[in-house]
Amino acid sequence: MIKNVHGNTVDHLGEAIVAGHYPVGSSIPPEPLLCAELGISRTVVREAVKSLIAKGLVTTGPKVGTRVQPSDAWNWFDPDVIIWQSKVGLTPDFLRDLQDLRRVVEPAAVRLAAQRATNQDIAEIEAAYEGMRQAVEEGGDYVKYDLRFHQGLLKACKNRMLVQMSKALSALLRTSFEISTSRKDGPRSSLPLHRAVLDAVIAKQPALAERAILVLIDGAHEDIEQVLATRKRLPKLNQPAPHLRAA
Amino acid sequence: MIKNVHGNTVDHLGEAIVAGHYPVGSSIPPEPLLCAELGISRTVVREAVKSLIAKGLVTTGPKVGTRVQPSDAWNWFDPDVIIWQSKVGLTPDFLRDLQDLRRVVEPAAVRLAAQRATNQDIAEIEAAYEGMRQAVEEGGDYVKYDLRFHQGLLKACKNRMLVQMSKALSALLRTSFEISTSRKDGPRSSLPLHRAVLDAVIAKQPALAERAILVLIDGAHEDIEQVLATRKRLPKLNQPAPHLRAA
DNA sequence: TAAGGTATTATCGTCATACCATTAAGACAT
DNA sequence: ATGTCTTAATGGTATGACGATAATACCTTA
Repeated sequence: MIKNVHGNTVDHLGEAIVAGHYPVGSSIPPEPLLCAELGISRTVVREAVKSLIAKGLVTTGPKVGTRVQPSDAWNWFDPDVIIWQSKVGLTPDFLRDLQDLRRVVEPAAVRLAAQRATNQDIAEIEAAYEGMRQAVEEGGDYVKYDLRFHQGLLKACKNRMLVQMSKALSALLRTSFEISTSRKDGPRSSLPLHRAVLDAVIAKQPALAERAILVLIDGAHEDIEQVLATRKRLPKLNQPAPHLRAA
Repeated sequence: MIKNVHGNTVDHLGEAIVAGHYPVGSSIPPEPLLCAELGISRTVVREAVKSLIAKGLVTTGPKVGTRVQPSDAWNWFDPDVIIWQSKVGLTPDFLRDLQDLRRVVEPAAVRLAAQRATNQDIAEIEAAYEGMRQAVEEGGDYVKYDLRFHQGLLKACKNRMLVQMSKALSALLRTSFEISTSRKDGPRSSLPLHRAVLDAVIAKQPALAERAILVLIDGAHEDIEQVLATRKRLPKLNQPAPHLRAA
């Protein structure tokens, strides 16, 4: 897990900010303090901060320090930001935003996919579907192939921006899939729904494909709503090990 | 125009990369060279490169140098990346991607807006509309208020990710608006269409709002297609033909 | 000659230090 | 009470050194 000082520092600070350890609008510890606390040089701190600026998490200025930006200034499609938010805990707000996004993007995306998918694309999605089927019948990592299935659809749109969204969505999808997988017969019952989507794409029938995926999405939506109603905050992953290099 | 060394350097390098001056997959000049060429210290170069890494444009490693990533690894929703691409020239591919995005996002977004817009949101959109009306009747910056109108709609969704997309879309919208504005009576004829959207949002009629904005979008789509058909690459800028990805 | 291991080297990664530039805040004078 | 000035804190820039790493060249050996 040890990569390099810079990467660790960016992750450390980014995660802390996303977690809300530093109040929005106020400053994080000044450079010398961070150097001391993390046991790193100022160079590293400054380069890490530059990365955070590039992701929209903070702004800097002489005398004002490094200030945390409000969350709607963050680059929410940045993979790192998504990961940090996921690690910190999928708040209801965040899940709702992502669920909105999914309802907005996926139907339109499969419509495009049904028009533009190449044989190559379809082969990949078909392979993912096969993985799902096998997972249901013989056991295996269902979620993994489910993710691959949906990302294959986004990729088939031939649109770089939609592809990027698929990366952002994957955080939601993973959670969503894990929830529905945990329900009895979740995978077995959703398998034919996936088949319907894929068939519609192969047949190049956009409207049909859109209707088919809406069924899938709404099913997932219900599952998530149900879970949100019970527990207020979802997963809580490992707490960041003190950032220092062990050796 | 002169802000600070860091910002200028990031812009310079980012724009050059987006413009295709450095072939994808190979390295940009090593740090010492950049220092000499740009007349800056290594500190600045390194911090600028860190920013580019954060935006997904490059990767680095000892001995391998700073390599340009393929364009589908870039953070296409990063405001800077969008700006650089816009400055470098709106390629047909880029415009098509954005146009796709607009068709995907805006209809769904106004649907959400019709459900969630607060009085505050509506007041802002109304103000933007008023600006457009005034621009038509008494002269003024029509495009400016047109942009504000559409961004107000996105903002009313109360979704951070959709808001961020509005920033990305603004590059397309500006171009699109400028095109239709240049057409005879463009603004005057599109004004009632905007009114229809706004009315539907105020009346909280999602389906109606969606249909209304589709009319707007498709009109813009035709305008853009027409322009794309005549000139193959939109605005000016430096000559080097990026090893195209023609469709 | 061919294969494989070793030495070289180019390049980024990290650290340390110094000085400059900018700005917010408080002191001071009006 | 207001406006101006001083100043201290903080980020911005520059320089130099050394470490780490991976591509390349080279040299040994079969």
